Amino acid sequence: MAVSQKHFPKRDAILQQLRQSKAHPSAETLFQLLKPEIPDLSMGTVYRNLNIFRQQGLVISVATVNGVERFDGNTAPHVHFICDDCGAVIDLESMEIPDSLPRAAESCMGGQVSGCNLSFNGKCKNCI
Amino acid sequence: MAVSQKHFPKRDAILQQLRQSKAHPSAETLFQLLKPEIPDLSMGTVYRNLNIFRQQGLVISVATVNGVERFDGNTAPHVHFICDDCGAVIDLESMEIPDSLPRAAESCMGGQVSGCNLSFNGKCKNCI
DNA sequence: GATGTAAATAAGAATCATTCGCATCTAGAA
DNA sequence: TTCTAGATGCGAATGATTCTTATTTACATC
Repeated sequence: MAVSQKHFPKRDAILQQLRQSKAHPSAETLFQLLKPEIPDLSMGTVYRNLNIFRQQGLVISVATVNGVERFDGNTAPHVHFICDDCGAVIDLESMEIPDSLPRAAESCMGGQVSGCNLSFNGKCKNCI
Repeated sequence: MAVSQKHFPKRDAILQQLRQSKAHPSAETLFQLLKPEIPDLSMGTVYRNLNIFRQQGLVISVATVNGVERFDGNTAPHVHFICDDCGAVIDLESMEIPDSLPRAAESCMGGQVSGCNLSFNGKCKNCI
């Protein structure tokens, strides 16, 4: 029940929209997607709640593409491809991140590793 | 000769400073580092030349930390650690990125992979 | 049902990084 | 010398994100 309560309808809608989306939307994109459903939604609410989600570990920041931060509701470590042309952020679902990597990193730099980000960039199928 | 010519003294200084630095500086940090040496340097020149370097593949953008882009003069693929507390960006020099990864990614999404970014985040030694 | 409190929100102002526009300067070619 | 292309400084413009403030909402207590 921690995630969804009746009386944060906007907060819940933002998280739900983010989880539904495969496109790793920006704050602005989320806002546009939700606007029809929630006409009185404001950008401040989107940003504020994204920061809350990030803090709670419900959401990760995947990348910032052309100066715009992109979010992902799938917090399991997974691999991304970012198209330099069109800015698409795509999951590479069939690629795995070996569990050994974070542990190796930790022993390498002597701190606490809490997250791992593996991404490729180049041109996507549509932009070649 | 492509890289260093006598008469782009500021451009050359920016690239040299970036290559010397292990700290993955931001545009602002580069500006501050170079200011004593080049009192009439301007931020516009730093940004302009960083974009030129990036276009020429002389420099990569490692990450954006707290909304600020961080650069690296080492364009060979290598692994980074980003401290969530202090924002430090650290090379994990002893970790390797297997050559197989970019090729696997390419065959996975059917585009052209030109770059690869593997980074970890968490707390660095000093911030634990 | 009335009231208090704490958190959520909308709206817009403010901030900060980055880019742009333009006038000036400089190196080298003609 | 004169001309041209490109580099630069400066300040304004832009755009993403955060902050401020007044308002609203949900719930607890009376």
